[in-house]
Amino acid sequence: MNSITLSNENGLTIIRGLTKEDLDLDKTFNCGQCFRWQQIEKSIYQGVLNDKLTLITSSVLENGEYIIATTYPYNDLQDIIDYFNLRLDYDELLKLIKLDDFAYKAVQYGKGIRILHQDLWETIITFIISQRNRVERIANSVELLANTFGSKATLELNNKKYESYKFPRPEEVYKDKEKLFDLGLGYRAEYIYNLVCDIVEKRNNILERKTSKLSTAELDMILQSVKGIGPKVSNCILLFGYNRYDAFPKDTWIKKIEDTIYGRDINPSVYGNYAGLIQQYMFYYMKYLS
DNA sequence: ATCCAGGCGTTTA
DNA sequence: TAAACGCATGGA
Repeated sequence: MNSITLSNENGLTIIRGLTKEDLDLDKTFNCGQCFRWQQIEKSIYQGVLNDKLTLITSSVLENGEYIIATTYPYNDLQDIIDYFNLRLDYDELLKLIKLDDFAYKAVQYGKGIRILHQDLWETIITFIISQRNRVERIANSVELLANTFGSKATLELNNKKYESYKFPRPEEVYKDKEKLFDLGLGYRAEYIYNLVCDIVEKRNNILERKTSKLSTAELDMILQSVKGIGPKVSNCILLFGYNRYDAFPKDTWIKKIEDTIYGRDINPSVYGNYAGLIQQYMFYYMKYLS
């Protein structure tokens, strides 16, 4: 990865120096780690990032240069860098990981995926909803939750108005139990409501542990003490919400890989401190193969 | 119609 | 400790 440069052009923030193998928006937004980025035009994604409605796009210039453009305010661009973790060089990282045959193929196929540093609370709720659920319905449910309880986020660009909803804070969901249970979330509504109450009434402080010094295993135990969070959901929250790259969610796809490819359980520790990244490549690759 | 989805909690042996 | 079982909902 080259050094990246940032500039402000026509009100957009431009990121140069990356390649599509450093950051591929299509792969990153569609590999199952996030559910609210919507493709509104051919290569334009709309989402809410740190409560700001954000458009982001990538394109290849005539000279072959690959650029990312975002409406995110230039002065706050550190947020974008953090969200995509752009200072982390995946190529250098992957050189240090000993990859077996399947993992190697998965990495090649998934080049361009980046693990996003997502909002912790949104990640917790999203992956509680994800259990025993389909990807499309997860996205619908998260969107519905935002549209029902969140406040508006708007953007005006080139005389066009864009509108979406911020993901609601616990306090906003807390206000209306009836409405929450009326969103078609099934048995997950109760898990969410219990957690919302515990947080608002200060019996649970997991949101204050975003930058905790605790080990991943210790955080895992704390997460799993929440009703509705088991090992798989916990590891997704650790990976996508707490930026713990050693977390390795074992879902149905990984189990399928264990059964059909390896014929044994995968031991995440063979992939080192960034096993979670390898997990994401494997997940994405196995879905493609099936 | 029956089955199943980025699992989990509870019960049973 | 592990295996079996029920679970809300909606799409195929």
